[in-house]
Amino acid sequence: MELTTAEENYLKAIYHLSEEGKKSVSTNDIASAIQTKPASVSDMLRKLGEKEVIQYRKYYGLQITPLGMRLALQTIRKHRLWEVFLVDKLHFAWDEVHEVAEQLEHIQSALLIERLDAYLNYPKFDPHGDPIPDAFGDVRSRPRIALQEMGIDQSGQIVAVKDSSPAFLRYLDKVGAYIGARIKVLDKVEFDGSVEILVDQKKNLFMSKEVATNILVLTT
Amino acid sequence: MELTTAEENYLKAIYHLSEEGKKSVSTNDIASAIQTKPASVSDMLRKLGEKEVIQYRKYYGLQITPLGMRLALQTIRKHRLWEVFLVDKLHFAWDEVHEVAEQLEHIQSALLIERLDAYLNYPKFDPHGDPIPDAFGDVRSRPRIALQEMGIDQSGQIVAVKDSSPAFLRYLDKVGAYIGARIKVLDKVEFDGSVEILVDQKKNLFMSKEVATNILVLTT
DNA sequence: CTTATTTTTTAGGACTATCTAATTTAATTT
DNA sequence: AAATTAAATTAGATAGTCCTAAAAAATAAG
Repeated sequence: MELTTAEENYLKAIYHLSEEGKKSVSTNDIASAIQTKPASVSDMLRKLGEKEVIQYRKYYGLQITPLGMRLALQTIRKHRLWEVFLVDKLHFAWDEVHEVAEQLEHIQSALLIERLDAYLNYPKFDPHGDPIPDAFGDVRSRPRIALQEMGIDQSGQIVAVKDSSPAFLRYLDKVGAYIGARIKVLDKVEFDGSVEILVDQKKNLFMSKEVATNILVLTT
Repeated sequence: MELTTAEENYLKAIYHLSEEGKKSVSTNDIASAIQTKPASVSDMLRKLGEKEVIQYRKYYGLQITPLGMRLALQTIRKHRLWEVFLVDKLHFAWDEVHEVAEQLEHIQSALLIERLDAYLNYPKFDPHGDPIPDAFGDVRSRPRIALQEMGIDQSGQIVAVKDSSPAFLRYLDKVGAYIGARIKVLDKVEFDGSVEILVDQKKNLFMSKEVATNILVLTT
């Protein structure tokens, strides 16, 4: 079963939205995710339903089928492998790769992806720290540790907080350490347990031990 | 000015046909070159004429414009660079690359091609021995003659093939007549046009006229 | 030099993917 | 519960690419 480029893009968007939002994915969400109009999405959902990559009941909602999941992960695998190639081999900056990888992910050749994977040494994560599904669509999820427990020079992505009090979240928002931020530990102070981190490769930030203990990081 | 994937394919075919055939390129030639119907070609020629990449007068003929030439060479440059990548880095056999390169050549990113070129060490020829145009569309072509046209005792180096079908490339691979091989013509049979050659100073090889016509040699 | 054949183009249809505008269904408010 | 608002879908167009069948133009043959 083959999907067109457009169908792959819709399916990928649906997969990402269901991973994040947890609850059901709306037509409008998809439309804004892939920069199109809700009418176009409705059209496509009907088609994806017919191809049985999603289960779709109009006005109600949708759900990815196991087949759709497999295909979405295949595309995501290709996208992330190409990102590794662009950054590791062609020395792209990590914020320059997305657009090109969006095109490369649609190249159809199983052999190409196998060889690319081998050439890159079977990477497990892309340059943004996101996991690369294997050829069977299995994704290895990583253990998350407190920022406080990271070592100097270790990098990762903020994925959750232990303390979700408004005061704490307001603080995080203020200093720019939002969920999803890429961070790197620059220094740790033994005396008080405070840490100095680099956020999104541009902003230096000091954090007390109390704060660092409440931030969960996905290490890369 | 941007071309669609289909437009790029037509333009590339037109370029190749005008290089080879010398005389004017016919609608039917294009149709069989890209496996489509003459009616579709007529449609596309009108469009390419409007975009001014060819000069087109119906029932009369066509000619590539300087703009069309530049764009065709850009696509060919991309195709051949990707072929080098697939063979040199991903260890594809030289008869496995064409189909994938056909897809990769349409990826749009000037930066990508610059970086790829540098990564591959600015190659001047692709794995089939065909010259890679530079970023400005300049091609350094070497004077080449068909093996069939060489005289007895003449020596040279195989640099390219006219027919790059997988079947032909596999045959060459099997008999050891790869791109770069040094050869010498030992004998020619008038009757059927077949030739006997010495490959790399050690292996004797008989070739039919059909094969010898499709092998291009840089004579020394 | 007229007829037959081949080549090329046009006409009209199908399919994909998109849009705007109108309609239908669901959700929210009062 | 009815009215209002929001979300989703359908209807109808457009653009790109391809097709088959028919018509037109150019070429070849007698």
